[in-house]
Amino acid sequence: MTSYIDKINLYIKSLDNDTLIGLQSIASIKTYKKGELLLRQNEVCTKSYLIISGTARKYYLNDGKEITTELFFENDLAVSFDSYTLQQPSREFIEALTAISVSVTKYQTFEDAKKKYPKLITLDLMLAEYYAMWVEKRLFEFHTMTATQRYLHILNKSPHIIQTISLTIIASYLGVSLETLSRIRAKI
Amino acid sequence: MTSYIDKINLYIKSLDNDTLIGLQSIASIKTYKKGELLLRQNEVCTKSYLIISGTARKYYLNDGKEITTELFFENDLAVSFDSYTLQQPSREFIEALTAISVSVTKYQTFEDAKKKYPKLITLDLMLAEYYAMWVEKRLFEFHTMTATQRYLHILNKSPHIIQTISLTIIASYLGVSLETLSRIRAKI
DNA sequence: TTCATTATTTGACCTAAGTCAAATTTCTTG
DNA sequence: CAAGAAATTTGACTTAGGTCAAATAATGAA
Repeated sequence: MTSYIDKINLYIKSLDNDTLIGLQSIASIKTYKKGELLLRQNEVCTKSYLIISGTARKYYLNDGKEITTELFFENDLAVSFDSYTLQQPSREFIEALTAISVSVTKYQTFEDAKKKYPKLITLDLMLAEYYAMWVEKRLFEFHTMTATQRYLHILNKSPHIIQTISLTIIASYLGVSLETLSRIRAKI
Repeated sequence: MTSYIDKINLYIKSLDNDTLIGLQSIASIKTYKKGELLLRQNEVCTKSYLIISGTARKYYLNDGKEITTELFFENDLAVSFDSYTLQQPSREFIEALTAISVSVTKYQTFEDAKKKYPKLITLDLMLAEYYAMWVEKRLFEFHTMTATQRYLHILNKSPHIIQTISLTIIASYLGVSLETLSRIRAKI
């Protein structure tokens, strides 16, 4: 499934110049400071953010507790998927975890660009497919692995997460309490 | 989000005759008996199945136990998403829970049709978006609701599930043991 | 109908992970 | 550097839900 990213990148590279320039022309660079919110709960996610540098996360509040649903690193595309797709209020926040630089594209501008450059529809399709598979995998991992296994899995597959991100956030991303994560780490 | 199905149906209705006929011409009707498998683990999901009548489910085995990941009713599109998208072996099975009638379309034939009728790419995109949002919602429910809440939720939103499907399958769909589901029901 | 098979419920006990509270450790910032 | 704040760990206890086993109930084929 990781190789699907390669396929997407290949597809982007294969685009004609016209489409590529069209795609670039609708994006603009922005920076956010650590702690800044790119999207707030109840706001409509009207923009997508391609992370150029730094890290960010997506989270929501469940009776006062933050549940991190996704972590974003270089080259990741940060959006609240359903809010973006339906252009309806988001239940999620998007927050810069470090100072970040992003390439911002407005929803409506991208929709218009798809009409002008139909090859972008296929790109959009590939991105949606990738996200669907990613969420499916996450659900699968929650069903089949214990908290310890999920931690070890992340430690293996994405050591950069453990190194750069606070345990509070990692715990909420793993779906365990901070204390449980601490005990898992002590045990290993 | 349910309304997204309406949006998809509206889009289908808005298609030009040529595209519509193209779409129909690549599908064929098939029937399966109760208990028959439309897809087995380790097979590549090379077909999509639009349920015309009857019910089906998608599941995988986790150390000997069946975990139901999706239930299919009339008008649902049954595929193992990642296997279909990547054309790689599936970890999931698709099984007819009753006698069913389905409209079958081959992956490759649909891919070819997308080239000939580009509006089908947008349809494919909408279906992928819908599935991504559906999985996201499911993950969200697992994180924020107790087993009892999930049961009540299904009872509310999809009473037909409770009426037609065995508790063993419902339990595995809710992510609880059969015994726990039985106790939840006794309590209510 | 009846017997057997399958589905569901109930009981007793166990376990992973949560909660609340307090103790440490690690960062920050004046 | 020191003091306060934030992050992490540790302890004691609780709980939702799991497991294994046995008891009922429901279904279906002869």
